[in-house]
Amino acid sequence: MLDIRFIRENADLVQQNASQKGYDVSIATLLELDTSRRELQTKVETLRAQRNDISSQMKNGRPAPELIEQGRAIKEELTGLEAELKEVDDQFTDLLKKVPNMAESDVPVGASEDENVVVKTVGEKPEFSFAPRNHYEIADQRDWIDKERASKVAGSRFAYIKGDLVKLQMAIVMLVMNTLSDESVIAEIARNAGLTVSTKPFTPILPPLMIRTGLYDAMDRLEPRDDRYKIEDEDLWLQGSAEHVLGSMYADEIFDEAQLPIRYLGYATSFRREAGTYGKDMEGILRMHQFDKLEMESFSTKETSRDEHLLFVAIQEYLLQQLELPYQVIQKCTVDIGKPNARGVDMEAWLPGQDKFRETHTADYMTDYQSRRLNTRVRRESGELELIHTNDATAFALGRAMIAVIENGQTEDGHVRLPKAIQPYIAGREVL
RNA sequence: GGAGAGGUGCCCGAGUGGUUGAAGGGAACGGUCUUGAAAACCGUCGUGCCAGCAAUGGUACCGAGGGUUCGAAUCCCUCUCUCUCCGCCA
Repeated sequence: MLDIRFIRENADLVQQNASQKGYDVSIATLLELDTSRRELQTKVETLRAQRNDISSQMKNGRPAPELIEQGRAIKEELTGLEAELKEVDDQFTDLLKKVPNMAESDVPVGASEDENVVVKTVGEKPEFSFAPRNHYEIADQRDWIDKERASKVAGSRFAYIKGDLVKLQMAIVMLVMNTLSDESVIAEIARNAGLTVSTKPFTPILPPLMIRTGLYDAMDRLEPRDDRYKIEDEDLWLQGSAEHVLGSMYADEIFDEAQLPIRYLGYATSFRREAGTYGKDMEGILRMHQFDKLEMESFSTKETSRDEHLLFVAIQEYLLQQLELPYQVIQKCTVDIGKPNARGVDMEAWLPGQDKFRETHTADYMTDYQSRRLNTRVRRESGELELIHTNDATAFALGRAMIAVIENGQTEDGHVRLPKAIQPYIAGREVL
């Protein structure tokens, strides 16, 4: 959620930003509601002041009858006004929640994802002396993926992952865990990216996979609800990303500045209904209702959060390079970065089997948009309280990471050459 | 799932209808004292919102939401979380 004071002072900018991000909100209407809300609030508070004044005049439990009468009259008037205020305030809040975060000035303005900008392309696409196959053809041949039985048991977009593919996933998980919890690696990545940020390593974390409605909404990740799984009879949803359960974990808490940044590397199964994607990406495990993901999340001060975002992007590149995958870095345009984002970067790994780059990573820079509703704050060394900034970014979505490893490392006979960095985590094997 | 006990400020902890935003203690911060430190003593020490250039004023908040009352941290209802015991269970 944005700060209403910022909106009051920058109404035109906020309106323009909302339009550029593709959100149909009327800032003028919001400001009208804000005005009447404040007028009502003044009236209500004046009446309350009178009421408090009257009750403070009463002593020894023997209030004067005429004062009680006055109090009664104020109470009646208040009841109506308070209801009116609540009504206006609810409308105001609903509308305020719909206003997207301000995009940073370097975010390209664009009306569709076609206007995302390829910042750079890294790595050599592998050359094959045969027609490269897609990951599913290989996985099927190797008996690594069983979707038919998964479909019997759970429906479409589920899979049993089997055999060496499971070992590969675990190997990637351990590689990333070890890499990102090593301060010297973080320092190296930051240095190579020209960033002067904290070198604090990530703390591995296994979060709950469910989240309450209120916090999900405060994260600005509940909508569209059609894409979320609701737990029947509970005030709970299955999380769609570890970001949801990590970003919300310090709601209503106050950090000391010295604790920041706080960096977590979460490993969690994510759940998505993929509503509206029927028939899309049906082959293999590219788009599933359930997938495991390594996710970075951090809490930092407003001065360091943008570099934190850039560090996350640098880490993503580092990890892709560790897996020897060719990739593109995409700076997403206004319409594609997302409502709570100030900036958003995607990584797309090269998939020879599809002959195209496909999204494997996202880095989200949220500034204080999430923390305003989460009420996650930091006490600065000056003693001041302020909202913290949140960042999240994919370390690896394991399904897609394995797709990329399989397709890029494939051999003609259906084996997979493994990236060097992975080999120590999978019994030293060079080929799967 | 059953029974019970509780959720008060950074922490502990008092407070069962009327100047209680909240006693007391601790922590923290500032000061006095000291060569320095400790101790002792003095002082400061919540957050949101509204108004205001500001000083400041108003209002709300004692798990959440409703209700009773002239007046609620205190009474009632619902929900929620924590703890203890029993049951079940990886």
